[in-house]
Amino acid sequence: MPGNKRGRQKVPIAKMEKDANLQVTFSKRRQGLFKKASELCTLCRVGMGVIVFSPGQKVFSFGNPDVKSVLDNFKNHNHNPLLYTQDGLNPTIPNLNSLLTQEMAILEMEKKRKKELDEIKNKREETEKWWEKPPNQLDLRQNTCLTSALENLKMELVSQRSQHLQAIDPPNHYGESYNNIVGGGNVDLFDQTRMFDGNASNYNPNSIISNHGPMYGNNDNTNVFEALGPRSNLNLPE
Amino acid sequence: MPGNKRGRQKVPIAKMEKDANLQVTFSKRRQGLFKKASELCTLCRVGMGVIVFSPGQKVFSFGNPDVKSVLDNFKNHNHNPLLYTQDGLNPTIPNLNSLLTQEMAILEMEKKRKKELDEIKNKREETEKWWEKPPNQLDLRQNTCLTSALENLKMELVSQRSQHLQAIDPPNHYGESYNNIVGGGNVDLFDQTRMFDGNASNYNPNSIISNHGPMYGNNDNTNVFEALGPRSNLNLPE
DNA sequence: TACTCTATAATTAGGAT
DNA sequence: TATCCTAATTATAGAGT
Repeated sequence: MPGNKRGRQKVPIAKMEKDANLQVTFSKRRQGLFKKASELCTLCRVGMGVIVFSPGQKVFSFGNPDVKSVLDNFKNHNHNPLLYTQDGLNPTIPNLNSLLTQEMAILEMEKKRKKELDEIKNKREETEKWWEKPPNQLDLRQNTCLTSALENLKMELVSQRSQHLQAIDPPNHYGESYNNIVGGGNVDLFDQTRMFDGNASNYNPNSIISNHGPMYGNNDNTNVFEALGPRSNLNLPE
Repeated sequence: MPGNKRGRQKVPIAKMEKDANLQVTFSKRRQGLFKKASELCTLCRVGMGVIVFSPGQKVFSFGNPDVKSVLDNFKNHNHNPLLYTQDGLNPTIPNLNSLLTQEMAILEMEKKRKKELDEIKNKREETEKWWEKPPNQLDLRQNTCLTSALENLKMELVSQRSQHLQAIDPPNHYGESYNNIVGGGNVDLFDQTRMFDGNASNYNPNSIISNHGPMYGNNDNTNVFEALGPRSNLNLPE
């Protein structure tokens, strides 16, 4: 045991010249690599596969959970030749057509994704709209605006009702019918499935339409709730 | 930049618990693994392939000369991929634990996916609810129900308005104010696969690639729209 | 070929940015 | 999220067994 203990020496990452050391180095580093791979699998619970051909053309492999399932998974994931060229060194354009198709597919998916995100964002924004608050949480201006909107809605409903009733009864039945309805005391009118349950994050604002058309417009597509949003042209008390 | 520089800490090789660091650790160690792989390739001139699935199910891979040829080679060498295991020499049954963990992860993701789809479905169903249609598309029964609901809502709003106005004016202003209002109202997924095709000597890490109370109740949480849904206990004309 | 030993090179956890 | 930074942990070259 000579006193010459040099310890680890720096080694240039280039092809090793001495074949004698090569085998040793390969063995050591292969072990190290597999250990690293194993640690990564354990720490992060990910699947992976490693395949190594030794200088002597033996095959060593590591797999979590096993090489086969990793390879199967890889095939499934690998729909996009754009990212995986044949030789990996000289990326070639496989086929312009399929390339474009793939790009389009990716774009399409990204659009979809963006749409989803926008919807989520809108959801959040809509939960903050004042007209969706309980009446006793509205200020005077908001109450006024909403009251007015509801009144207008009611007028349209009454008008529609009138048309319905005219079809089956003399016109003079209208008032009576209306009063019956209003006086009918249908107190608990609420459908629990579509409302706040106290947990704002569960609230689905899409159950309430919030596009705003002109209240008195003749647009047949006017949604019954379209008047409920704040109007910039309102002349209301502040 | 406190003097508190703890430096590297020892980390037990075990599943990281819901750690925000997991992603970081994965990224760092994945890079390290690929670098080691690259070095081994360079030093010993051997072919190898590494495929890693990230926690987010992305795919990262390294190949020398490229993944495809490694896989082809592997198939030729290996007519029964199942037999190649961790050390490539001693076929063992893949780790049951990690196998189960992966199955669980997949299950979890499928559950999530189902949830998302259900939400989308619900959204669609809700947009088809009749009370969101334009008034002229409602039938008599629906019109009646909605009219009643709106009337109730209006009453609550009026009540709230009354409280607002009492705070600033004599009570007799209520009617006037209300009339003014009514008259004045205008009123994917795409999995991004990354890959490092290794020209081993040139490893480049960047190349990888109300509750409801009754309508007139005093529940402070009553939402203004809570009365708009259909009720099964309504006694309305059919 | 695969160990051990040792000194040192290399990796990387945690923190800050 | 992806860096950079630091310090401590790990990996490993070289030599011997």
